[in-house]
Amino acid sequence: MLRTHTCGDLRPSDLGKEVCLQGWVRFSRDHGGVAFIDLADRYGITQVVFDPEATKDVDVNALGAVIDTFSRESVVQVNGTVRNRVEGTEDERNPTGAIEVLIRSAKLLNKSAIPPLEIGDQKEGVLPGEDVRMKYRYLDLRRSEMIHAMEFRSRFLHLAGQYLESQKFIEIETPILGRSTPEGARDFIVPSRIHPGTFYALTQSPQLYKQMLMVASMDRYYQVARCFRDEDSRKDRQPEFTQLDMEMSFVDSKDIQDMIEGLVAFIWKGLYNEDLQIPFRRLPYPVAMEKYGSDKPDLRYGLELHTLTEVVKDAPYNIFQKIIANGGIITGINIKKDLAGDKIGRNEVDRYIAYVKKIGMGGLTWMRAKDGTLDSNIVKYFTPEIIENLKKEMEVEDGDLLFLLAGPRKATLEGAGTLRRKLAEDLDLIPKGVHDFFWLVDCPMFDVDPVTGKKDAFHHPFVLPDEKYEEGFCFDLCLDGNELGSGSQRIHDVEVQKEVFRQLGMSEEKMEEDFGFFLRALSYGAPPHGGIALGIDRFVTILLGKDTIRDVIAFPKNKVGTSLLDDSPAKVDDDKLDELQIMSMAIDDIEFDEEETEE
RNA sequence: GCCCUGGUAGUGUAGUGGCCUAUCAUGAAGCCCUGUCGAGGCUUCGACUCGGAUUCAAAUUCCGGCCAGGGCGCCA
Repeated sequence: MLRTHTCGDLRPSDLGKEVCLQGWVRFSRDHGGVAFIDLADRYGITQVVFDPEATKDVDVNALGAVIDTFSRESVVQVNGTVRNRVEGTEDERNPTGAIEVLIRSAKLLNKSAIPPLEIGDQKEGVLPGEDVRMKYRYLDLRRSEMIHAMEFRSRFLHLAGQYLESQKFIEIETPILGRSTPEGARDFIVPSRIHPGTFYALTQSPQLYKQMLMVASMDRYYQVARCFRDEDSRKDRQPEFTQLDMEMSFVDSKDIQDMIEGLVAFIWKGLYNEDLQIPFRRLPYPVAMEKYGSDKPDLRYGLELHTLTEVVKDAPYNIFQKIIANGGIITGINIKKDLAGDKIGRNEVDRYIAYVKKIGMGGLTWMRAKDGTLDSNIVKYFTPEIIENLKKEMEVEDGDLLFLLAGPRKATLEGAGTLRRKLAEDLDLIPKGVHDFFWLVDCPMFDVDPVTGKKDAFHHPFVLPDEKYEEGFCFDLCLDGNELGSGSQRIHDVEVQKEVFRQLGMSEEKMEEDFGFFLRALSYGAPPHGGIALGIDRFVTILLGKDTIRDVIAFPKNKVGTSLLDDSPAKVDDDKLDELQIMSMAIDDIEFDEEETEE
């Protein structure tokens, strides 16, 4: 290897060494006689200097001519001597900033085209738009911020593997080409050449495989698993994503949670050298909905919801009466005076009223606490007793601003949760650099459509239900208002599994067709088991304080599932389609035929 | 499928009907400069997403398309 050091290595202790560096030309500064180049690689930046006065023993004209070819972002090699910088010109921001390399010989390894973006650490707002960054992702990834994200992610996964191996987990790779299943997300479909007309599906998660690994006595399994779902993207959702997938035999929910807490604490220690507080809090699902209007609330700030249905139920206020009569609820948020509740003016209140209407709420009732009582257009419907109870329930003091929402239970709680989040953002209540884990527990087994009565699995259909098939033994790991992963005890009794399928409205035939292989597996001594999968992209995104999952994925897709880098998805040659016996019915492809027939 | 926001030199921007032959920065090309570090100085180059409409006049207003982002639906 020609390279003796990376661009982040050299220190004053290396003074006088003959070194060879290879890297990219980040910035160069030619002073006419002496010229400086910031040579960069993944590890750092080292200043290399062309100094003709100091290198009279070499052919400086020839050397200068080579250095003239060192355009921005070209890869070059320099050989030279480590020396101190001129006194007073050291750069303390850079770990290599006390030294420089005096160039004695240099070589252009490969010229760079003129880069479409600037790669040096960006000043605020100078970063190009995301489409440019994606098209030239390999250049975007040269930025130290992206390098750091990739290194951090790598360290995260390495620590996870290290811990799980120490706990007797074995890593097993499950198939990516699997069977399309009826429920859940839309599948990405892969045509089979050998069996025309049949298709694999890219696995949405290794769920069934890992459960069958438990049947296979593997006892403890993990995998850094790529998962695929053909649904629309969001800033925290990509068509392909990575889960740290785990499954354990002979465990209950607490065993799984303990394991994850140990894992996360180990990773934390490795990443930050800090002891993470475990165990995490448990928050029952009904409480989460009631107090925060979300199944993954951010617990780092207050603004809790207060259910006020009981308090105001006797007030002769038509809107509330009607809603309560229909089984609806009234819930409220107290924006305390010291959270700037008294600084939200009438105009801003109107903006919040418009906001809640935009998110599908009927409206927003508001009142201000003033002179020991409440001030609002609906207070006239409230008896002194109701006002007192309301103040007590919401812990009201003068200067507080109260927002009330009313309507059907679930929608109103969720709407209030959305409003809570919006208020926290607007009032800047979300602390930075602070993280808060908790377990969401006590989830229902099914979501029941209030109109049709049709059941959907709340979590997924393999969760072990209680005897009444009402609650499931499942739990979500949540962090700062995000769901990091879902875990559960699984069904190991084939009859229970069939009953869950039945309750979901699946016929015996469909059950056999889609899940026969799995039911058969359960029937051969499936052990009690359970597991969890953590969304790595989201986890790393949150820890790095990034805005989008795309910033921790090397080559992400955009909003509409295309890769701006390689322009996938793309058409394939007709002979490939012929071989698969597939014909495109896309409108563009059909129009071609119509033109022919018109002639 | 739907809603919202945006699209000006390679990149980031200014620009609210005529003052636009379009601002500034950065970049690129060339020249000057021996201690800079996102070096500096001088010169030059380079752009209104596309189509239609309104108007004497459109980067600017309106309609539609395309592209990008945020959200709803969807994501068991």
